[in-house]
Amino acid sequence: MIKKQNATIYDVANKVGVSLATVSRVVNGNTNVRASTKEKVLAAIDELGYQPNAVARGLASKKTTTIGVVMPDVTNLYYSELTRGIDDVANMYHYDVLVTNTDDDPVREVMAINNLATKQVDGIIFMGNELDQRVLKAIESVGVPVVLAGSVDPAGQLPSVNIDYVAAMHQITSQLLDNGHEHVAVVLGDFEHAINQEYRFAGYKRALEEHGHEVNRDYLFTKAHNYQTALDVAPDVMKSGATGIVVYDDEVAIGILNYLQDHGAKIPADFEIVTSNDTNYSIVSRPQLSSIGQPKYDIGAVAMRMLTKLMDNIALTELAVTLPHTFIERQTTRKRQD
Amino acid sequence: MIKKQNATIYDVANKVGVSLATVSRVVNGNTNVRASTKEKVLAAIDELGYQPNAVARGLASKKTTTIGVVMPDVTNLYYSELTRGIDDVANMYHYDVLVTNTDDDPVREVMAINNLATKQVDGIIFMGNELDQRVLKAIESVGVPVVLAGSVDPAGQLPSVNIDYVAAMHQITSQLLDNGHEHVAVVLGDFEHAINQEYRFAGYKRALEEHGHEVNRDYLFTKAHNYQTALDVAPDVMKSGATGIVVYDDEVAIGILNYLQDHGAKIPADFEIVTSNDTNYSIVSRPQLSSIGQPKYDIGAVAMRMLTKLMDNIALTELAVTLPHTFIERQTTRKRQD
DNA sequence: GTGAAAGCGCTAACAG
DNA sequence: CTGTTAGCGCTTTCAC
Repeated sequence: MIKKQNATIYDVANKVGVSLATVSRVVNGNTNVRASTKEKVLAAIDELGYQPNAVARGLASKKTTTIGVVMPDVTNLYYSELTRGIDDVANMYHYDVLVTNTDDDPVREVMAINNLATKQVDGIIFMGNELDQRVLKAIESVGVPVVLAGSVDPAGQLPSVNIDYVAAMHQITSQLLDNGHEHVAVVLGDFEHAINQEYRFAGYKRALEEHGHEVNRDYLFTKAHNYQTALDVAPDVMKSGATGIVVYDDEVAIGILNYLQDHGAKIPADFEIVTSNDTNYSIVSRPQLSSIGQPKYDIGAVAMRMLTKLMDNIALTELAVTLPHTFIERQTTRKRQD
Repeated sequence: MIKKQNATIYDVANKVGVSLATVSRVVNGNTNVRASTKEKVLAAIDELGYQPNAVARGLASKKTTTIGVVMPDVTNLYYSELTRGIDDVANMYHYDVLVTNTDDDPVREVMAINNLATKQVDGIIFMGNELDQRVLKAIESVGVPVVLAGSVDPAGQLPSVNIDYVAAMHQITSQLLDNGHEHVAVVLGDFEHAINQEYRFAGYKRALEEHGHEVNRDYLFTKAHNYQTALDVAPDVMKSGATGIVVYDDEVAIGILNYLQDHGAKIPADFEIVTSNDTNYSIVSRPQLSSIGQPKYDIGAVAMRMLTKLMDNIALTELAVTLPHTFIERQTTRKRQD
């Protein structure tokens, strides 16, 4: 690996016998260059293997063509699928992506945002289970556009892309209730988080009320956030008396499904289960998990597209975008008639 | 979001009444600054909310404290776990991480590497199933250190971190053979790729030969690379007559496992299956997949650590690092006596 | 259509 | 211990 001295714009200007400005113009596609000189410049660029230095360019133009992605964890299938959508459209618009894992820790989220500001990113996509006040403050003062992907701002002030969590939860809970279950349990993440309490639980609650059921906290479980902790919580949901279960996360859902089956339950005969993220987990499980269908890739893609607009100072027609969700009937629910 | 004009090093120098150089010194922890002036500078920095501009710093110092990660796909659990290891030690050493997905396409890999060079990254971690000649050339001419993570360089010229694929494959094949299977099938990725043919298949082959079996290509399957394609290949492996199966990828393994069970096979009574990556898939499946144990997080972490050394111009004690693997006996193999 | 010149915000000798 | 002086490599007015 020889540290070759890269050619600079100066070198090509010299070689052709024009000024830096002219070279810069052809590199940036400025039309005010005579065709013949453009040719010569291009030839010299090719010959010298000249590659513009993006750092110098960033300093001079105050645009780095780099965006930051702040996410809980790359190894989480839900977030990694969003990230794939982000990355693909970022590349489409010639942006590079700086990724930071935060493990949902507000302190690290704030650090990540500030660090990204330091690196002069042109914009940020934020993903996280909760918009902590400190994070909100960091976002407001970061100086570049930020859009939320698969993450909710209860105040509705920030650009965001999500599905309608209330409606989705309402729908699957209703379906279970329609099937005659006396008790439908709900498994959520941290109940302090708005997305769980104000959105998901709200949808669940409304479905219960519409069906004339009382909301009983005995059927609310909020301590499971991955496969292992799902296994810990599963015995309690099994013993709760519930026969229908709606779950906010696929890893948690497959944990509960496996536990129930390992302990003799027949699915969906004894329990019906619906999960929420439609990741690969819901397909590889046996039986396959019925799920809310979320356009995860699109959520990321649309969020990134919105960010490009914001970075180009073009107004958003919609601040909080809601993408349509579906219900994917697989094998942990009984066949529906309708 | 008010685009606040950030304070520059010049502003704080002015406020305190010292030169840029002094401010730069305290920011960079240079000790040659009187304690009292350091205090004053720090106070001014705090008051102005000064944050060094990393782009300007990068241009002046020729170090961006940013590295690039070139990977097939973030949504692949194997690679995302490596990436998590990379990211954690990168942060530890104050590097940011630019991530690019390539879908294992050499053309995109080359583009990614060149683009990263343009962005003046200080180093690159490369992950991919195959080191294409074009990619190799790009790596050699990129001008910054590159280390391979979970990716093999048959020529042994590039720094890399892997497990011993030959030994691992030899081990699991041998175990199956020891259990008395007449025919052990092997499911690999693209056979044109060295990692499959020269490493994994070589280990499989050696095990067969040591056990006095002939190598028969009827038991070699190379068309499965994800869950869906695994389902496509599964009927053939079921009909092949093999009763032991070694698989190079967990998503593929769970696909085959599910297919076999869905078609009446008892696992591990009728078939024993061993997979290779020990991702979450091997834990959530029923029965749980026995697997080679790979220190995935560590492969990424060690690769990144090596990269930091290279970037600091400190020599590597070992070019091609081999991390230990294990065998994790779960439920798709019969209990072993030893 | 092209060039000259002034930075972008910072680091890094080099003096003193 | 501190200041001066050059740049880093490029974009961007502003003239011509």
